[in-house]
Amino acid sequence: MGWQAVQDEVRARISRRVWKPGALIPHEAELARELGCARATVNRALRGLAEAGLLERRRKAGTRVALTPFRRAEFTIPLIRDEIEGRGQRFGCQVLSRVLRAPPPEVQARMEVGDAPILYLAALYTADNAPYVCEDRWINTHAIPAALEADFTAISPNEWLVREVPFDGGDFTLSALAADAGLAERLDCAAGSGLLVLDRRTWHAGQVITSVRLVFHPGYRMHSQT
Amino acid sequence: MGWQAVQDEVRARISRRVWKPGALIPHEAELARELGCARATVNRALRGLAEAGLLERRRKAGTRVALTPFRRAEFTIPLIRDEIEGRGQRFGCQVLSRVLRAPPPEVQARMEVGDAPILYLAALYTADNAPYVCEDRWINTHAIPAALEADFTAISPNEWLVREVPFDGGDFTLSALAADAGLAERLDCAAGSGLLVLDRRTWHAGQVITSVRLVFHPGYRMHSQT
DNA sequence: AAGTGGTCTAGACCACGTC
DNA sequence: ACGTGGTCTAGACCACTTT
Repeated sequence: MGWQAVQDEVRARISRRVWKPGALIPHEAELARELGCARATVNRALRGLAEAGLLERRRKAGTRVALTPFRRAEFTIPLIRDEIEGRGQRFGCQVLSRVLRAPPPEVQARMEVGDAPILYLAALYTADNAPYVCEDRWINTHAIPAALEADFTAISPNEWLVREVPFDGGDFTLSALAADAGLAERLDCAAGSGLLVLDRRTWHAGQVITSVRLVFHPGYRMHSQT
Repeated sequence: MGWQAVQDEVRARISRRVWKPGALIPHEAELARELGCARATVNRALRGLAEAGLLERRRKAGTRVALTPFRRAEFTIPLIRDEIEGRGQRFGCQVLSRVLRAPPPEVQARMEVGDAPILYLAALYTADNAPYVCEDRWINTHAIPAALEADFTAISPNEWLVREVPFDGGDFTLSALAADAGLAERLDCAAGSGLLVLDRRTWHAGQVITSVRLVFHPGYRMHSQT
């Protein structure tokens, strides 16, 4: 029995309620004996199920079926171009603004920078010429002075940063917003529409490199399966 | 060197651009020799980094540094009670409605059921008496007739379902909505507020067991780190 | 055909947490 | 103290994919 087969068997036993939520299941050595494989194989299988949230494991205490499974959802942050072209639509991008500007207080806080001017870019991505998502990006030009000289009409800011700047982490925040007059015009939608907002920060060496806000067109959805 | 130390070393080399995005890194056997550990240990480390999206691995072709890392975000779907009490607020729940009702077309489609009446529940969760999130739930009482007799004032629908009903998967959709008059009243917010919406379906044996829509109060955020 | 990652094994020792 | 999962090893064979 390979580790995937072991996983399937364990999933089946949980699904059939042979092992009920909260119940202790046999320890690795016993399962290995019963299923006719090495303990390492069982370990691999059970570790995967624990990472997926289906099992809870503790040394000495053993392995239990989780009481509240399926509480994790992994969303893939889209590459906008791929997402649009993947549906057979024509991708477009307009850079609306590119200026050095003092960041507003909330951006100062998010980026942990002062009030000295940094690079601000606004762009609109379109699918078949219809507004798809608008992007407001701040680049920490104290940390990345080279960004001042980049030509963001020839290459998108995202691609330029990925290629030129090392980074080692980031974070995401999802929220919702009602379209104000400016957003309604940029996205060509009714003022007051509910819009999904994704804020992303990217880090390197303890500094925030860039902070981006994506505001999606009305009706946009993010989806995840488990 | 343990597998975590190997991971740290590889992360460091990527971060320092010793290995650049898109570049091939040494194969497992060579890394094992260089770092003084077994190949299985290197494999464990690199597999983890590949799952995290930092590396891309293919047999024979080798292992490359990903061109677009940090494109996955794992969100933990909150247990509302825990989320509220975890911030030191008082949790409350009011069941607003509990009726057998023919599901509207979009729910019929989402749940893959017909137009025969099924159980509908509406609830409002509060934090320190302030509306926090409102829940609209449909339960497939064709599949789970026992739900008809459950007392959802003594136990929340969620807890009852987790305890009584086996399930083996689900999916999530995140979107945004502008508060209409009804939602504005339920959530005690201004009409037109942008609201984050989480739709969740839960499956067992190929059937949709329950479909829930959570509409969060204005300002609610979901957060994820990588 | 050959090289790479993917997996499995048997055994060992360790780390942690419960008892 | 002891039982459990966590990890590591050395070696082996397999599966896939590119050349």
